[in-house]
Amino acid sequence: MNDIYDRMKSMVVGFALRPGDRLNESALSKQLGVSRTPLREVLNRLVAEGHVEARPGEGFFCRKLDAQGVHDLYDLREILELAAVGRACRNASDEDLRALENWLVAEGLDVTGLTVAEACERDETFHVRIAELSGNPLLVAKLKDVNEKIRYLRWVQMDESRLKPSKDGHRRVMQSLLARDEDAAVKAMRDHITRRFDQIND
Amino acid sequence: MNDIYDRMKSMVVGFALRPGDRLNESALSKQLGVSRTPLREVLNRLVAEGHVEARPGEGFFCRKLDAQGVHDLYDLREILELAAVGRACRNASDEDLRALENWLVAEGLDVTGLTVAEACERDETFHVRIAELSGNPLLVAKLKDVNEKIRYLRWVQMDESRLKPSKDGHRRVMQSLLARDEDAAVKAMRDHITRRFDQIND
DNA sequence: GAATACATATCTGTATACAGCATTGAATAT
DNA sequence: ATATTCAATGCTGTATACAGATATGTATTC
Repeated sequence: MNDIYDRMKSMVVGFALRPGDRLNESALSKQLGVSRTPLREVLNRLVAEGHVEARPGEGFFCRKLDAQGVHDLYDLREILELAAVGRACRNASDEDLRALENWLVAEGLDVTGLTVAEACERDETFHVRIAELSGNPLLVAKLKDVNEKIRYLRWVQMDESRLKPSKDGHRRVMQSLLARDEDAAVKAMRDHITRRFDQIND
Repeated sequence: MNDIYDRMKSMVVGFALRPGDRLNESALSKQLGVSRTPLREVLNRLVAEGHVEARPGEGFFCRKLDAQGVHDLYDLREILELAAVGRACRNASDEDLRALENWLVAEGLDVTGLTVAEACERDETFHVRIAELSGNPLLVAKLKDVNEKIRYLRWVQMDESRLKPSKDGHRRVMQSLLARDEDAAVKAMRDHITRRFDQIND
């Protein structure tokens, strides 16, 4: 059933099911090769996660987000990212920071030749790895959750902006982390995130 | 079924089901007067929310939290609360702030004669209302979620500390909000939250 | 032609049935 | 007495069945 969960989630996150769509349980269960019972259990998990909406008597619907909802998600993302980078600055071991820098130099910065989806994943990975250095697994989980809800939007945005600005942003964040300069790290991260969000609103 | 959800959740949150306990579906379904199907749907929602754990092949278990888990929850709570109070300072209308102050003076401060549970609820309400003034409903939802996971602990802690320190803490936060002094509000909230958490660790 | 009422079909929400796995307890061996 | 094997019970995970509600399409009326 975890299998069904993963497939359903990727369908929702990847917009294979469009926002607002009604989810036909019989059709989906046939498509996925299971009965409605485990499918509905999966759908209920997705409801609790905020990916799917359940209207009593009508069934399940793919969650629709308006401009306000998108803004709220980006706001929450900023909260989590800034908290994470600050904590990483305080709590990460020198070794972990070096490992992150090595990864960043080796495969995190240069995204030439990658598909948009791959470049987007690299970016997400860098941010998640910082969150992991915060020492708080809950923070990581919440950030991943937000990421899944805005992934498609970032995918679209990254396509338009040609992947340029993240390179410098990531470098600056990394340098502040290595210098253990918490204020600078938070500021660098805020600039980095804010710039990307402004681009979406253009 | 929302009914079953509420009842199950209150059982978990209120420790009627103890952490680590295996949940017997047949017994629970009889107790709640429904069949296993809707019960399992509810349990899957609680899994997604982090209240219940699902081990494949073994069933559902009440989530067990260790010292680290408690610390992580309080850390996340601080992140959300500080972000919320800062945003409330910037975004709340004068009218909303006055309404909150009126509520605080009328019934938020004086908890004499209340049960511990009631006093605990008043405290939670004050914090949630601030989060609501942030203008971000997602932030409110996440704070409520964390609250549910530490409610029982706060209940125990509040019992021991005799409800004293929150009074001044709330007043200070409220004054900073009214003065639109964001730094002071964040600082007041941090002191208020930190003091309470230190007490738990005694 | 538009709107309403009705009949049909489809879908949701829940109960039940069943196969397979996990756990428990007793019996046996060391 | 402790560890191990095995049988038997109980429980989970999934499929199916069914009742009630909802949506759809047709016929009828103004």
